[in-house]
Amino acid sequence: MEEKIFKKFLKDRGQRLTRERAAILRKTSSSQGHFDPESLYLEMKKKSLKISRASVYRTLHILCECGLIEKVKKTEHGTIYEKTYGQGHHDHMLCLSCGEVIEFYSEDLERLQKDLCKKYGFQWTNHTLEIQGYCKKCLKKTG
Amino acid sequence: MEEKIFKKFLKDRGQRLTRERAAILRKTSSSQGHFDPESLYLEMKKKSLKISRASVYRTLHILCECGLIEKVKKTEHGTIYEKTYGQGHHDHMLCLSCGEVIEFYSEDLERLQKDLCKKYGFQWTNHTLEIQGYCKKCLKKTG
DNA sequence: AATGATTTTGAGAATCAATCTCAATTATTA
DNA sequence: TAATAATTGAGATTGATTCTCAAAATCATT
Repeated sequence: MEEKIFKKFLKDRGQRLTRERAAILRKTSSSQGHFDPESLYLEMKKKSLKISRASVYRTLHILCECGLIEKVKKTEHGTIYEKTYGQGHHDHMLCLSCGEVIEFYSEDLERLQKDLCKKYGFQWTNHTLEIQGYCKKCLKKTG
Repeated sequence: MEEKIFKKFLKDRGQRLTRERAAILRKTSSSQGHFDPESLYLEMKKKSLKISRASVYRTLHILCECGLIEKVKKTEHGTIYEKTYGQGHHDHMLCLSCGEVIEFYSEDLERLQKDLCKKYGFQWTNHTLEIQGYCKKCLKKTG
């Protein structure tokens, strides 16, 4: 399904769905959660799919424009992406130590935001909430 | 006032309030809105305050730990900071039509987030919430 | 004020993610 | 199949940030 969308998107711009692009799309589609370009590149290499860093970066860029994935955030460890196709809305906690991203969703939080918008006469379309701090694992490590 | 806070913070860690650090603090304190390390460095140079990039970066790092400034966001063009001393915490609504930024604060929202962190074993340090949509004025215009 | 210990600075090197270059390769079209 | 156009990969480049380390500044003690 994603492949069909991607192919159409490319075609409309006179671009081609190559072996490499398809491979990257497959990888991102099958990913649960988040990924970054470098890890994705290394994983593909390990599975002896031959691909270059340049192609990974280039293709992720296109997938963003296409709307199948999204930049979540730029960190010291690189840019974090997530697939958006078929994913419900959620917010993020970001660990400042290891860069791990925790997804969460709270109905209360959503409702509260909508109430606040009403109060300000603001028509909500969407939002991004990111809580920064330290994850369980890192807290255990450093005490 | 900020200088007193900074000095105490440094002293408690066996560090010194040097000429360079004081100059950077003065610059960040007097800034309205946002700034980035490179611009700050260049501005100081233009005013013939001699300072190195290394010191700018190092000092901004310390000022963050001290809580006088905060990283707002990493972009392709570098990290954006803002001073936080004397600025209450707030979140933003961003109008997609006219670009207006509405600042707001909700105690309930803050509490709810802290509760969520507890639930995930996540140690909260801070957060950024941006609600995107359309402001009152723009809604009136376009109906 | 001199001594010695400690911290800080700056210039440039190093790092690291991301982008760019361009010749070779691959896919598409006529 | 030839001509045309898009894509790839290896490595060079960029740009922000961090690191190195000798020289300079600061502090505490006499």
